Amino acid sequence: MTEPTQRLRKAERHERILMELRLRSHLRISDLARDFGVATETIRRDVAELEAGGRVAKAFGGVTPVAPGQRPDVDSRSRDRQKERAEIARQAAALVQPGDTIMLDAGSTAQELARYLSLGGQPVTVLTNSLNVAIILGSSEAASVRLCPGDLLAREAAVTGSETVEFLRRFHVGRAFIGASAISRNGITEAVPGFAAVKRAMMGQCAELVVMADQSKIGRTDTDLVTRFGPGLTLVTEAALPQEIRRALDDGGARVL
Amino acid sequence: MTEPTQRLRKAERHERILMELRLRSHLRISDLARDFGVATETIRRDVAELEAGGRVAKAFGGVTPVAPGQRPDVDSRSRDRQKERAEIARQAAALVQPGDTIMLDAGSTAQELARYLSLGGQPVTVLTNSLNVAIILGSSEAASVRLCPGDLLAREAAVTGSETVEFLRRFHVGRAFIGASAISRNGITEAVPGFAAVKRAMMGQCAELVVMADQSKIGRTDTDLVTRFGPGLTLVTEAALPQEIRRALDDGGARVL
DNA sequence: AGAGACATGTGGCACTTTCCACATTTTCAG
DNA sequence: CTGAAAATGTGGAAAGTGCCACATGTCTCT
Repeated sequence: MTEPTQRLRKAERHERILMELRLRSHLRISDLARDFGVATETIRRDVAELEAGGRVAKAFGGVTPVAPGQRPDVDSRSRDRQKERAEIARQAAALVQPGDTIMLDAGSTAQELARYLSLGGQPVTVLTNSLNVAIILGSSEAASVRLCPGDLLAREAAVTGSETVEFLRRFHVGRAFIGASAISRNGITEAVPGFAAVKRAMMGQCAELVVMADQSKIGRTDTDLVTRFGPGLTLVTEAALPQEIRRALDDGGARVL
Repeated sequence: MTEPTQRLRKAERHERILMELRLRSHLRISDLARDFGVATETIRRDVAELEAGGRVAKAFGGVTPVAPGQRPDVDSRSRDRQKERAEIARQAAALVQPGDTIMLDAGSTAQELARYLSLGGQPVTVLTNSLNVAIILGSSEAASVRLCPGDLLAREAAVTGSETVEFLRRFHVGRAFIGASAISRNGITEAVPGFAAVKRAMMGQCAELVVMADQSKIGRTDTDLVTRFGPGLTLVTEAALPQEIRRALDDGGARVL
């Protein structure tokens, strides 16, 4: 066994660091070393590993989260994607009118949109199942956030399950914004168990479903089908679409930005 | 006019720092100085002012956003309290049996309890209205978390409102653990608007209400009454209680740890 | 039990940051 | 225009941090 045999100590420290980071946004290496009763070099090495995995960011003298409430996409490409996501989120944000009530699901693109709305001081009411979206929008004075109930999916910092779906059904909004984990000519599909049901629930309670997807999501298919293309669906993307997907969208009466 | 006439430069820097912090979670003072074309001392002073206003937190070499749900306890005693809270949380955690389902409200002591349960790998199901508690317990494999719906109170990183209360009423648990913001002979009172209702709701749905309070909460009274002392109430505290509160507890049939 | 891989501690040096006192510049009221 | 207050810059000592090489410790597999 090369890897599965975990040294408890180390993994435990890593977990704790990540955990504390959710609450404190900056941990000092010297403090961590004191708390854990280890040398600063050890913590420094921990941080270096976590950083290599894209899970935290180093700061002089300490550690901080990659970005306030941002998912670690792990691989280095996430940086390029960051720009694309930002652009998509910018376009999606333009669809939001002051005073609107919207639904927003979980995912990095949704968080990016939340960030735009928050920075823009947009007065909106947001229904979401994402803790990160909630926290991001919470920093805006103008936004009010209503959080869905449900079972916590820690990896995604979001809630899912029947409670979430049932809750969403009690509302109706003009637009729902969701991220997609995969888009093919068959429609929108989702990889995270439970998310498809939430996305479908949001779709069912809005006049227009805005799907945000960057290039990396296009042409792929995941396990759970969210929806096929149809009227009332708007796809926001930054990339040119392959012929067959483009046609599938047109045939279904969907809109593309 | 002594104050209203702001030097643009300064206010502008402050704004930009706050703005950037929403995206980056850590800004280095030396970088900011270079970007703004000012001396590091100037930025240092900016940061000091922002920190005094509770708008950011200093880090060695930089600035980070203040974590949501973190009261501006500001004064140095909060660190000592940390130890007391940990001790209280440890005692409260001892009440939790493997497999239990509990309710847990929002607040620093509740977070501390969550941390204990998480680190202990305790297999529990937790119902909570606190995002931080959810996130902390989310890092534990053994715990499962059910989050309440409701309106987000960003400062506390928690949800409140009728939706939260209504949701809680659908469950029943053996023990509910809540923090108290003030305890006097009149009972438990709460300062944060909306929290009292949530605490009451939790109280109504459990066999035993466990109230956690450190010394600083004792002898104070806040605006909203949560409950008077009665049977089925257990107070966990690290400090000796004043005579009159002690008697009020005994008279009501409450237990003290 | 022993070799070896991995984790952690130690010490030193270069570099960065902090803090403070004081000089200098900018701004504003009268 | 001028003086005072506020804002900013400067310089240097003390402290904190990063990084490197190497020593020590710890666990695993054979």
